[in-house]
Amino acid sequence: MIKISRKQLEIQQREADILQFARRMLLDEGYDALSMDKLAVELGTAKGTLYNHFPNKEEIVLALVCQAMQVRQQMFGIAAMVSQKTRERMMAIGLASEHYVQKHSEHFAIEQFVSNSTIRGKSKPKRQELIRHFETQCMGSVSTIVRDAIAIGDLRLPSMLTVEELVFGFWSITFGSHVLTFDRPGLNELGINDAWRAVRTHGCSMLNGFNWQPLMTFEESEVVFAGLDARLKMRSGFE
Amino acid sequence: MIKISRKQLEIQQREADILQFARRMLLDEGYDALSMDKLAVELGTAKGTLYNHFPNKEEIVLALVCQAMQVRQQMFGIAAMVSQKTRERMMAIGLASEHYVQKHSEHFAIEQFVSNSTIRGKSKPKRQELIRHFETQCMGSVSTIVRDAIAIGDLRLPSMLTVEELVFGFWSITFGSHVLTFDRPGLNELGINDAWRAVRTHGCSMLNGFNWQPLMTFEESEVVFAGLDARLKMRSGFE
Amino acid sequence: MIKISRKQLEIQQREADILQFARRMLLDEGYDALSMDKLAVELGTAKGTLYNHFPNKEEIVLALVCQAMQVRQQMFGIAAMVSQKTRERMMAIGLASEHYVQKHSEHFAIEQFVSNSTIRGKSKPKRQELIRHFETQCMGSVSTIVRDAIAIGDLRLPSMLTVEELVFGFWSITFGSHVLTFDRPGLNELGINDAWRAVRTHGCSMLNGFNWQPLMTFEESEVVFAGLDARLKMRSGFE
Amino acid sequence: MIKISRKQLEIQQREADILQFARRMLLDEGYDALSMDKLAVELGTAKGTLYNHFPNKEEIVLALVCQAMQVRQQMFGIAAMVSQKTRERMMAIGLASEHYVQKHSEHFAIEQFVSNSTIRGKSKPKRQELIRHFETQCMGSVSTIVRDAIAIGDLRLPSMLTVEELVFGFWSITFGSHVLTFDRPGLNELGINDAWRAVRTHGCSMLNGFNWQPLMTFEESEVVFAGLDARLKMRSGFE
DNA sequence: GATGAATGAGGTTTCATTCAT
DNA sequence: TATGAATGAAACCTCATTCAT
Repeated sequence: MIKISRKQLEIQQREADILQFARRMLLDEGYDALSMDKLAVELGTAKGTLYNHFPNKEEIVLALVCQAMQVRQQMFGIAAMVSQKTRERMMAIGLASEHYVQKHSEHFAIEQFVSNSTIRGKSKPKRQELIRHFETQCMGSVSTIVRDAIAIGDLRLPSMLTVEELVFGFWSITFGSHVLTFDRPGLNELGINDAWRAVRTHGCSMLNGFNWQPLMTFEESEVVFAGLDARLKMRSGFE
Repeated sequence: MIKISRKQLEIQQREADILQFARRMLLDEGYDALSMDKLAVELGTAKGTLYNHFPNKEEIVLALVCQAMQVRQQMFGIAAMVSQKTRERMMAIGLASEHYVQKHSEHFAIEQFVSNSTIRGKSKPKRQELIRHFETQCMGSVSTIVRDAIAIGDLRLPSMLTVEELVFGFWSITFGSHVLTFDRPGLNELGINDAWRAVRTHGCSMLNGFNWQPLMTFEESEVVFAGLDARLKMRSGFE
Repeated sequence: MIKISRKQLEIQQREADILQFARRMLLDEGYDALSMDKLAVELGTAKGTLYNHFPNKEEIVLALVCQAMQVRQQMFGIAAMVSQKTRERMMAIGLASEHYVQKHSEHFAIEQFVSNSTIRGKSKPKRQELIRHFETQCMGSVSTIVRDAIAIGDLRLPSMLTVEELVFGFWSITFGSHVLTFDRPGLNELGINDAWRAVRTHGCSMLNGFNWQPLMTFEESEVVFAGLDARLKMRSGFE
Repeated sequence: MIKISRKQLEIQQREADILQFARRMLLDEGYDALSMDKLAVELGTAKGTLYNHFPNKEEIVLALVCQAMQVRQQMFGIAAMVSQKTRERMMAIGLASEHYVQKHSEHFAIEQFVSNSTIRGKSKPKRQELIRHFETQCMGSVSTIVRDAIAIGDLRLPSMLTVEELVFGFWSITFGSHVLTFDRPGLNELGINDAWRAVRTHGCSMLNGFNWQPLMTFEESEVVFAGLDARLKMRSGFE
């Protein structure tokens, strides 16, 4: 029994090694520069070994994407429970996303490959499902907060929006700003000095616009954000 | 003189042809599938000819990006002037972006290549400048509205935000939602039925949250959007 | 004793399984597509197991060739005894070959690998001997008929031919026509409608040319062939 | 004009070089050993160059097959005209085939690849047509003789055979014996000392069996063969 | 400016075989 | 005997780019 376990451990370790090196190459030099040849050389293994673990290059990338999405999902799950008040929980999600991008920027960067159709095309259905699973979970964490808010009376859902569409707005601004911040160089040359704080402010503005109780001034909002942030930072994954 | 001019015209025509075919290939089969070989074959010219016009593959892509950004910039310019009221001008920009993604989706898709570092790395400074120029112009169109609004008194700039950071928020939500809508398949399976309208609603919410005058209910906002839309549709580039 | 015997049975069974799957793959997708990897997967065993039974890939193929040749040899043996008359026995051999190609086409197809020098090169002497054995047996079945015919007086051996050279002619026309029929597509587009019957007719012509008694017209020959065929079909291996 | 011609000559020369080296490798080490990598090395060119001339490995092989078939076709064309008498013309075809296998054994060996389905599968329709063309031509050379013989009255076509089916018989025995002679080692250990002469004798037997005028004894036939052979040897391609 | 053959490094993937467990 | 991860050579093919004409 012990023997089997040891061998399996070795195998898992090797897969982890492969993924780790692959992640580094992907981040350092981009998708095109991720080559099975180099990967094998850097790992000090034979090329064939890689193919014993992953059927093709794309599956490696998607495995990395899955790792990344899992981290995000866990952080969202934690953030959604960091407070009792629905508005604060919503704000915490925003902070979680911010932390994710900042503290796990490698994961965030890799997460973006999910929308590369070439990669998606070659992957196995199981992997696709897994990805869809994480995506749904993340959506779910936020949707639940919205529904709670509506139930409690903190929020009234606009007649023209579904709960998910409301979530979509927050998803969009967070995702959009993070992508822009992440891969457009020279944002601050355009006059955008603290993109992160700006987004938090915009989030506050949106919540107020939806009349999400309790309403907050931007200044009050900053204080609350700071408090939530402090609480989050005590949780694993948030550094 | 005439001869030279004619020759230059021919050259311009050829460059336009190259770009057109390149755009099609890029859109149809993705960046990896854009090969100079195929491009030459489809154009019916020699590979060397391509290199007489563009120093490398990346420059072709960036030329396409520039074309795309120019279209966007023009649409933004028009939208910024479609109304007198600052809030409506702001809303018009959102509509312009929406139209851009919908009616010029090929441009929008290509625009995204701007953040591909491999491509950016190989491009000439001149191209970089041009891209920066369009980006600045787009920002500028919106910043001007914000400044006008502040000047007029329709808006009070939060103390923690610069004008550009305020614009950044709108940029983020628009960009983010459009990217998500564009390349995540199965968004409506998540319960997001009309992403476009959702984003307009969120925009309204943000404007209200910033107390941008005149405040509007979501319903009023929809009416105004409809009116602006009608006016924009009479302009070139908006169908 | 019993235990060993059972174990040996298991081993034989496994070898049979290997060969069966290998034959299928070889026939379905060709020699290049026969890979030890796939074979192991389809068998549900480990690759190493294959190597416990066969020292290399080529030996597997040659084992299949041997199986095929054994079937042919048995059919030849039966055919050689289906009649008393030497000429009819000769004709029966032709029919046997025809049946072999038609009813055991899989064996026939595999038999051709015997002349693949790559395969032959890697095989063990024992296998070579075995193959030579079957070949000699087949030759022998026919040579015996010829010798009997000469002894009886049905045939006079031309001075410039050995018995085996005479057999070689029949071997050639049978083998040649069967190979052509088997793997040249579109033979009937060339005007060859019933290659099988044509070959029987040619066989008759050759026998007449050698003055093999009793001489037959082509029409008589067809009747005799039909009779022999009926008798052969009652024998195992002839369906 | 001259310049163009020179360049085209160079290209043709290079293709000829490629084919020549490929033929050598194919013959020396078999199909599996023919690798584009090695070919490039031996030619002293870049791998890409090969692919500029031939889209894939299979096309190279088929080009060689075409060369081979062309040689055969020419030899058949000459043989068909070497005598006035139909029976002699038929015998001459047999001799031509014999010479082809003996004097152009490299071509003969390569010709066999035509029935490799892997190769055929990847080839372009044009090549397929060309191959079919040569095959039809060869058939045609012989069919014409048969038809002439029938017209003149040297031969009566058996009621159950088409002209092509009659040809098929001679094709089969020639092809079959040549293949057997060519790639079964140790034929003479089986008692087959002079396979070539044996086949000629069998051909004589078949012709007699069909009552093709003028009938000949095997001895007479040998004399005629010798005479035809002498005449053929004066023709190009027959050494 | 146009041509297109030549380049050659680089890509992904396959596969027969070995060997420690 | 069975296992299956590791091996690493070798396969085919692509592609951006150059350069002589």
